[in-house]
Amino acid sequence: MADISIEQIRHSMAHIMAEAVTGMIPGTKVAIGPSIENGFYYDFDLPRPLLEEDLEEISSRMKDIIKGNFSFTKTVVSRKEAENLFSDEKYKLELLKAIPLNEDVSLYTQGNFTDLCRGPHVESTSQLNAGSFKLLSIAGAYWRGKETNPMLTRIYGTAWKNPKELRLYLKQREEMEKRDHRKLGKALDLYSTHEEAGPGLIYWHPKGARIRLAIEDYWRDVHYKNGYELLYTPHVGKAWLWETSGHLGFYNESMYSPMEVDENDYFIKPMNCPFHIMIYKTNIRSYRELPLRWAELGTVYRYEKSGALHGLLRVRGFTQDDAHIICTPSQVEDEILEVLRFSLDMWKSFGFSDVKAYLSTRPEKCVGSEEAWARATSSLQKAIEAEGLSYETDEGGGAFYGPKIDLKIRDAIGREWQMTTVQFDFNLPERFDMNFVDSDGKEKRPYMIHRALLGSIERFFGVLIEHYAGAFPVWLSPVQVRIIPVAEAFNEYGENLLKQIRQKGVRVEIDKSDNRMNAKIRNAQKEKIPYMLIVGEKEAETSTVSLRLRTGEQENGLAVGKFIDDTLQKINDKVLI
RNA sequence: GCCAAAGUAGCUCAGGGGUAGAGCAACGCUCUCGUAAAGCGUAGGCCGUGAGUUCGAAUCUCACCUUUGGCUCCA
Repeated sequence: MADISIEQIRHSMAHIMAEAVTGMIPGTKVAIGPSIENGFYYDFDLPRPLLEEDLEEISSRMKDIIKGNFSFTKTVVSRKEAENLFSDEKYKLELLKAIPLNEDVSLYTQGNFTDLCRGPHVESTSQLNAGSFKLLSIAGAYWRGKETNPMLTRIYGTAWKNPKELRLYLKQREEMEKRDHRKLGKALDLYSTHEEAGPGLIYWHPKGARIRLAIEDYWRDVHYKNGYELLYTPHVGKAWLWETSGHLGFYNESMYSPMEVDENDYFIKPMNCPFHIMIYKTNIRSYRELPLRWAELGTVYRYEKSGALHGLLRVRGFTQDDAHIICTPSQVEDEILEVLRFSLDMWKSFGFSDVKAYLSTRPEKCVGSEEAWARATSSLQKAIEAEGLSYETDEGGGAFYGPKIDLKIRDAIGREWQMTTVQFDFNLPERFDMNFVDSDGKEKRPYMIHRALLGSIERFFGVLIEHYAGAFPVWLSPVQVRIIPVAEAFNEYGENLLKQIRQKGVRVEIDKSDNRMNAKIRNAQKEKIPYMLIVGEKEAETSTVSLRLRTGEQENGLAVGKFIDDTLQKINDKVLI
């Protein structure tokens, strides 16, 4: 028996599900059903809506089919035969037409179900395990992924080699649910959204704001240290600005409707770049002042379809950690290298060290000379290679205005998130007629690079919550220290401590509730506060604290001064705890 | 925007054509406590919004809003 791949198992499961569904609901038309990461799906055109309860019956029918020991048989047929066979299946006919003429048309049959399919499959359902799959959800999906096509009903399932692997996967899903930033955001009182006040708009609560401030303070600090200047620009701009930039032409769908001021249309900004360019153009620029590196935590608003909104990860108003680098062509290579190095450095500080690059190159329709594209693309590639990053190239995947690098970071449970983007722009310098005077006295066009390292503060915050499961490193924790007097009598000593520690700039609180100490500890644990200071008679008498970490470790009889010094050191070193 | 499901107290959830339920949180009182929940009590809701069916709607129907899972799109 040949080795069975997990893809074969999943793909075969999809066929079995299709057999179950077509057997259960007459009149069902089948579309496509591939294996995917972790499982499979199949798209159906159903005569009636599918209910959650239906999944149970489909599931049990699938189990019966698997236990029936049916073999998967492949037959190669002529196009004519296939057309006759699928005369009732319009989606299959469409797929059939798409098969290149020099390729065989093959069918796979198991039990009562025959599908147009390239394969491969398992040899028999006996090679599958009825206990190693689970149907997960029902979803709508456009036929062939096109918005204008009819919507089909998709059933997602997960399938594995054996029940143990299935259990492991389901457990991992539970872990993901526990880390869900929307749950933790509420439980830890970090942020909220409000349907009455507008969906997709984020309200940062005091604790969320503490974290954001810690991120932003660090961000500003390292930007200055890396040779950037910081800008502040307006939130709205007149139509002229967006006409000139071209956004009203190619980005209109994502922009909010204009507001009228003194008979002029003003648009709320979906991007910061035109504003930075306005500043650039306040002066004649010499080659001597380039490169300019201008950064801004710029809040932008973009219209997102209602169904696309998702917690902090997909919102309608967000703050980009944006910057524009304006430089001469000869400076490009160094600049890109620096941006990449800077970015990796920043990711490391936040606890992400697994980073992968994606290079997108020149598409068919684009602006800018071929030479400029080549130069830009090669500088991107060189930078990736110099940093030793593994990367993939998306040929022709760049925007019309320039090539780009995107960085994806891997989180604590192995998921990839697209965050950093470094993009060339050959469009805006033209449109805004940006110039600099070169050493030969002639006016020349500068290169412009957009870059966002964290991407957006909101999305980054969401990823950060999930990465740390809410237990942030000390330097980011909204409350770094919670003082827990064992009884009311020691509140005063606790208050003294509070003042001393707060004085040093540490985020500290005292729990003066009439809870017992155990309950106070429990509450602090649930809030994932890194340091708990338990203080009672012993500590008050000796000017010490009993330190409890959220990991459960403890160190008793610690001198107050030493605790403060150690804590400051840990905050400074950005250690986890 | 599209397909499907959901919305009940601050939070997590039960109930379901005939006076609205629990736990936690909040508030009050008692206890003054040593490393993950002390005890008792009080208050809290137009059952997402609007219309309809009905003697009567949180419950049934429709529309809308929002959320969730997808599709499309993307920082």
